[in-house]
Amino acid sequence: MPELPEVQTIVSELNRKLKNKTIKSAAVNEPKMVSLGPRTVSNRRSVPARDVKVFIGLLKGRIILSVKRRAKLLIFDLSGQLAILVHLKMTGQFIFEDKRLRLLTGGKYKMFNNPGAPLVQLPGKHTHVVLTFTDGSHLYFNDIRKFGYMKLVREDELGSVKELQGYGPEPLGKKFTFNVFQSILSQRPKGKIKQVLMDSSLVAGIGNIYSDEILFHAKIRPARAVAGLTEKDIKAVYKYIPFVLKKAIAAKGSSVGDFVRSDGSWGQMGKFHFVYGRKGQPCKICGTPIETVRMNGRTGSYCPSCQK
DNA sequence: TTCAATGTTTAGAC
DNA sequence: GGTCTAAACATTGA
Repeated sequence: MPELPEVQTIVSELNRKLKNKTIKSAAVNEPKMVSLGPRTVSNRRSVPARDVKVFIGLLKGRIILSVKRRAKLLIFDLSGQLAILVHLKMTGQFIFEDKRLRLLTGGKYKMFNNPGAPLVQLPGKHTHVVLTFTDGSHLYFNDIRKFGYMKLVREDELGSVKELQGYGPEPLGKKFTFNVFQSILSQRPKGKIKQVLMDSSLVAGIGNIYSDEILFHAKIRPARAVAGLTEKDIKAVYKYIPFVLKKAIAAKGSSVGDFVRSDGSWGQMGKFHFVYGRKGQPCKICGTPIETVRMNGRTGSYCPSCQK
């Protein structure tokens, strides 16, 4: 899954393809991947068949007005005061297909295609929801690990639905000023800087990859405690958050080669990684082998020479 | 066979 | 409440 830059890329692509399309029908192959209303997504094992029926029934005939993003959550704005919230988690993926092209976004590309390889039949083994539009095109929602979900809500529930609450500011938004960042950090003085950056209730949308990359640029090790950072350190982190995220969006994300256009082109950001996924490989700046540190079940990668 | 993987949530310990 | 850890969710692939 995608972090903020990948989700943003997916949102842009889907918006282009899906805007003003009318849903002719919806099919749900895995009931636990869909839910309704303000209820939480925990305990999704037993989604009543009735809910699935309602989900399908409500989608029929809706027009997709736009696709938006909050943190790593996608929001499909539909006609009839409805919206679909979609979280892709680690391996969620959308594939849009019409007569002319197939567009893959997110997830693990190996699931379906390598560039240049013949297209695989859809829906596939891991296709959980299919939207069919009146023009004959399709949107497939795939997820190998099934951590993701689609949740149909009324527009008036958007303000109260649990999934949209408790997010910190968007790191590319106007409200994310240096003062705001400082006060966020002051809430977690004992926290490790990488974990604070990845905490979506503090700053929205930064995950494992980009927290590593941001801290590399800022020359700060991931496990450093917030309280031990100087003002200069904090300024560097603040500076490189938008720097790294914007660069990744410009490269169309694809942190781990998970984005393929119909022509087989790839998101390019993976080429620009300095530390993520480069354990043991030489630092691109100084040649020192990249090391890792385990924190809360996540791996942080850093250069022991460049980062202090 | 064992481990780690782009994320989030929850439970338990101190 | 703060903070930290592990586990759960499920599958793949190295």
